Amino acid sequence: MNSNEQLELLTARHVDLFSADDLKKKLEIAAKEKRGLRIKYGADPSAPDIHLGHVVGLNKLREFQDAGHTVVFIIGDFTGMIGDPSGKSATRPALSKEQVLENAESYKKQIFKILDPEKTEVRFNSEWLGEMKFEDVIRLSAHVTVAQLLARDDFSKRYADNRPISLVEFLYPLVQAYDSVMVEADVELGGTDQLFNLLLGRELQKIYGQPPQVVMTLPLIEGLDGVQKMSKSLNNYVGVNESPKEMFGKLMSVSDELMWKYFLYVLCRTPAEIETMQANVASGELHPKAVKDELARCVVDRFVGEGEGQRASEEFARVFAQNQLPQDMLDLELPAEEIGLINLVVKAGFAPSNGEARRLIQQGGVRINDEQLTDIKAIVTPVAGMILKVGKRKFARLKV
RNA sequence: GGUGGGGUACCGAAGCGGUCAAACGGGGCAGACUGUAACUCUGCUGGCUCAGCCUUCGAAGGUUCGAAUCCUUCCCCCACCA
Repeated sequence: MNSNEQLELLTARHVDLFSADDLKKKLEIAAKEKRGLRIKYGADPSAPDIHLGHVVGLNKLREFQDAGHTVVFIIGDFTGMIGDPSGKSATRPALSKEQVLENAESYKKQIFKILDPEKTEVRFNSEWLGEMKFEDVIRLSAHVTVAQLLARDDFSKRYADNRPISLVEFLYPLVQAYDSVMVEADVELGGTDQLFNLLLGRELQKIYGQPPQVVMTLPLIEGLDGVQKMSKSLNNYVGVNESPKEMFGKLMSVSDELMWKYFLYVLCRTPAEIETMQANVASGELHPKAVKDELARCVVDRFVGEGEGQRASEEFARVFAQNQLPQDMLDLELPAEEIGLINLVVKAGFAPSNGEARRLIQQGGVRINDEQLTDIKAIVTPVAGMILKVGKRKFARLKV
């Protein structure tokens, strides 16, 4: 693959690129010197579940790897241990060393479902940040002005609204930029929300006498709700480590509109194929549900294993289309004595409190052997094989 | 250091002596409709031995027949001025 072809492949599906020229030059130099570029990608160690949102970036990294480049995957353990007091609803907790290491291990397992371990360098930023003296930090800060930092969208808004901005938050972009210096990144990838931080990396590298990294931003995909970006804290994600059943179910509940985006960025189909499908759906030839099923199968195949998608699809059809019982469900062992329905629902773990169980029953969400029970005072005599169903997707088989 | 504004349920936000387990919105859950879509509609959304009771409105005390609401002390947050 020559550098022009590479450029074309590598710059597909991005949002912003600073700049295409720089990238082209870097690719040419790399080709001439027969070495790969160093592609940096930073990860926050506080949420160790890789989900489809991350996959967008990981896929791009993989493309770089396939073109012969090296990925420098940075785990922000140093910053993770300090935490993030930011105004975001949930204050990011400071993690212990053990948690960080544990999360890092879990990260590795997941990212190598996509990345090539041979061409990946995993680094912890505590490696260099932990060494810094306060003096070094001050010297580093001297390179950036408050006005520069206030230029970041989210800061300027908050500043204008008189909402707090912690000094730590001010420092984080700088830290991230410094990481680029330390690993001598040629290219850094990130979500569109990272644009500012990534660009600061360029500035800082120049100051440190390095050629500035190329910055590429990738889209943030919406989570299952279709509105907010996919994230663990909003619990609207599809994780690559989830069970096929969950993965499949979550994907099937996504809106039709959103499914195309997932298709495109999870790389299940080429843009051309997607367009064809879209046209066929528009003309009524193709049912959107079939498309979604294909998407869900593809994702499960990719992250769980070949053939698993098909199995998940069949299982899904059995349970939800044909209204049959799932293959495997929770086995609930009970003594053979009468038990209140409320109690039963709680025992099965389908409601956190009796009050919640009561509500579920009153609202018609509870069935035994497919018979809706709405009497909160109902008493059940457990019989082996009896099926308790709560809501649409919670099943348990009783054992006595 | 000074001044002012705050801390209410998962989140945002009303309430400012009884009618407050606390309006409203978001989120979540359940139901109807469906393709477990989306949209829409309806209901629920502190706990319990549930027509009753118990514990909640930053914390601890106090006033009162009665407090999320008043007083005292304390803790925490924010802005502005310096």
